[in-house]
This record gives sequence, C-alpha cells and structure tokens, in this order.
Amino acid sequence: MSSFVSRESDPNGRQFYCRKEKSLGVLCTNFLRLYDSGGVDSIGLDDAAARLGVERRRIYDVVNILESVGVVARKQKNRYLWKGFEAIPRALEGLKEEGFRKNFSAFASCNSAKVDMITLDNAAALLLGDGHNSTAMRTKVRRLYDIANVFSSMNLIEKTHHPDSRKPAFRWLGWRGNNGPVTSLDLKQPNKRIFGTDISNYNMKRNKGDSSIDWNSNQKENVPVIIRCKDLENDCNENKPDQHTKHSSKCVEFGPFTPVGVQTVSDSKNKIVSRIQDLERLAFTYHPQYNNQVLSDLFGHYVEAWKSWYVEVAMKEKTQKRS
DNA sequence: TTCTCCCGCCATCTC
DNA sequence: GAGATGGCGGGAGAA
Repeated sequence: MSSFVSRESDPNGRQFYCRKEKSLGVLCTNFLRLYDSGGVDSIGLDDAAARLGVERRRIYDVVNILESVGVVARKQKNRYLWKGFEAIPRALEGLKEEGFRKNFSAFASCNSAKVDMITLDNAAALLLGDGHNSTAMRTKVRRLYDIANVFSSMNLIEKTHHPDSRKPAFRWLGWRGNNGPVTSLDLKQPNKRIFGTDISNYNMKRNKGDSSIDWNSNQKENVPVIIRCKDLENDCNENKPDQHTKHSSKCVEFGPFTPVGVQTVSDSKNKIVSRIQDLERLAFTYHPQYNNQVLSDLFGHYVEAWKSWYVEVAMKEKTQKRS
C-alpha cells in the first residue's frame, strides 16, 4: 500500500502550499481511515508517517490524542495497538470517573446551563487554575486548538460561538456510535474557514511534507492519490444549524466511514438509557490510565457534558411517550 | 488586530 | 549514547 503523494503545481512550476490539507484534523481523518480499514492492529509510527506523508512529529500529535480516547494504545517503542472506535465509550467513561474524582464535577454543576459549550480561553484558564500568566494561557490555548482539531475531525465536538460573548467556543457532541471522522461532505459551503481548515497559498518554506490524500480513488487498496487544494477551499463552515450539514459535491471526500459494529443514530435514540447503564457497567469494571493531565481534565469536563446531554434526551423521550 | 494552528527546535525520556 | 517522545512558542495565514 503506497501513499506518497505529490503536490499540485501552478503553471510556473511553483507548488501550492495548502495549510488545510496539513491540518491535524485532516491528518487524523486520514490516520483513522487508514487503520480502521480492518486487519491492521499494529501501527508503526514511521510507517504511519510515511503512508500519510507527514513528519513523525505530527503522528505523535494525533496518536497521543487518540490514545486519550482509547482508539489506540501504546504497545512498545514506535508501535501502537489499534483498538478501534468501540473503545471510545469505555475511555470516555474512564475519563468521566477521573473527572469526578477531581474538581471538574463542581465546575460542571455550577455551570450546568452551558455545560456543553466552552471557549478555549475558559478551558485553558480552568486547566491552568489560578495564577497563570498570558504566555501560559496562549500556550495552553494552542494545545487546545490541536486537541480540538482532532476531536472535531472525529465529530466528538463542533465549533460554535458562545451565545453571550459570541466568542468561538466548542460544543461537546460526544460519542454516539456513528461519529467517525468528519468528511468534507459533512460540511456546508463556507463563509469563512472553519477550525482545522485553511486556504491554499504559496509557501516554499512549507513544502516539505505532503499529506493530501484522496482515499476514495482506490478504496479497496487504500491507495491515495493527489487531491486538489482548490477542491478543498470551500470546505469551510461554522455555526452549523444542525450537525449533519452537507457539502458541495465537487469536493473530495475524506470519509465517511463508520466504525465497525456501532449502531446508527436511529437505533441509538431508543437505547439511550440502556447505553448509559452499559457504559456505567463498563466503567465499573475497567479504568484506563491516561498520562496527559490536560486531556484528562478537559475530558472530565466534556464527558460530564456528554452525560448531561444523554440524560436530557432521555427525559424528552419519556415526556414524549407520556404525552 | 485577533484568531487559528503549522512547524520544528530542543529538553527530557527510554532503550 | 542514540533515538524516541512531546512541550513549547515563533510566526504566518485568514477573518
């Protein structure tokens, strides 16, 4: 399986630098697509970097975040184990438990009205605690952008705006069994770039790596080919009125793929309450360990929001049945 | 000007 | 000691 790609050039021979196609979100989507295809349970970092056409350093960025939600687990040096999307609910529950043990339950309860939405500034301030300076905040926010980029590509969160301040914020969507990496087809025509996307331009300095991959062209063998940055320029959207917005058909599709063995949205509605019980049983018997404190803490908050969402939907279901 | 986030340096860790 | 890992912040693109 080969995956190296070449870059589109203009008539003068200059190469396009497409920031979007190098984003962590796109890289994560491609990574998941590559290893979710089945049959692969061992992931070599060098191999992944080569296949995805990125530097090894970027693979660390993605893998570390995926590890925090249970999709992969470190096996040994340079090697990770693919655990798949089925592991996500369990990992989230573990993080939730951890969050409860720390102070985030207090935070969640006192902000219950807007618990499903948080700005990165707020998240950074929360994680840093008292006495942080602006430099630390900036650094933390940068890291949170990275993390949010990956979660966004998995549809675990979505970008929105805070209703009061109109500042950019992120809403927890949670794992609903059919998330999978976001696809360009999931996005509407843009007014502006969204988080994790960008516009083409020239930059010879940044032409080293190359990760533009069209996984559709040869799905069976996962052989990627070049995609055109121009086709991706309209991927952007924010303030989506619903979670499953559509995208221009001329755009290249990075997905979609649905994790094997997970249920659909229509199924899930009827099983909300029983799923919560299932997850709590899982959490009771299994407590994964996470070394990244920031991720752990942030997830403590998000998982709490996730549970609130489920409970709210379950309540509405009950009310509707009664009426 | 602010938001966004890619990029790679370099300190620390692991083998 | 060498290679692996990942924290960190510069700086550039876009709104």
